[in-house]
Amino acid sequence: MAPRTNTAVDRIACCAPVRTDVLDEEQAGLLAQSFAALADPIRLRLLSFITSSTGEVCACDLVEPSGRSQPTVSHHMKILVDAGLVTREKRGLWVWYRAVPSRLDALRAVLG
Amino acid sequence: MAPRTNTAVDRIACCAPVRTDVLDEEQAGLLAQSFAALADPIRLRLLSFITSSTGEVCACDLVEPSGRSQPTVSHHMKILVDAGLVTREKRGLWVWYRAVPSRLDALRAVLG
DNA sequence: CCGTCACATTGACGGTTGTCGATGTATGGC
DNA sequence: GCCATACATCGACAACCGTCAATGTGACGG
Repeated sequence: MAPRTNTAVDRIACCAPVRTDVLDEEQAGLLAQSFAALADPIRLRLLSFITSSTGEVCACDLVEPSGRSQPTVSHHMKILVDAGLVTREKRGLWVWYRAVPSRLDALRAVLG
Repeated sequence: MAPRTNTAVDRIACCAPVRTDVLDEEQAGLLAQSFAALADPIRLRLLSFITSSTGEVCACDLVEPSGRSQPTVSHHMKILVDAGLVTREKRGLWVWYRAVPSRLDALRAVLG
């Protein structure tokens, strides 16, 4: 039931499409997944916490300032890591996180 | 039950916080809402469709290439408008959308 | 008016997400 | 070996999200 197909007449009546090309579905899916990782206030704060540090941050210093439980923080960090925005490194008992600037750059590029 | 408070001893044992400051909860909430608007492949394609056009795009030209129903597209466009990423203007029977570069700039700024 | 067109809103549905308590896993000290 | 610590995973729950068919709204044109 497409109400309007793109006949020449219709286009004159309404719009001039001008489609220089657009994100394909695959790109859009990947990018959407990355943006979804940023679509939560807690994750934004966790990431900001890491990017505003010098280099790396220990997981043990993320729980208390985030105001969430340890499993919840672990869950959110996994989402950031899976999105490629952050790396995870275990050293001894502790886990250290680092931002991945190249991935943040990639997202910035899409917005401009 | 915070397992580790930030005593000096603990910090030596584990981490060196270095908290130059971080997003507050209010900022994080607003930004998260904006990123959430980008966290869907269809909305990314709709936005890309608008930004890659010259100026404005008619709603009637968004339904068919998105592959979704008219109500679904209307729903997604409302989310983009509510997030401030796009403006909506009704002229006669048709609705025209425009990107809001300043908002996109603001999001870019957070990522870098 | 009355019909038609472009778009918005509603209602309902299955699927996903954020959250926490409980439990599992791996590391290091004794 | 055994225990404590740091973090991950599981299970369950409510809340939210994307989707479409059906219906509503408001703007023309005759």
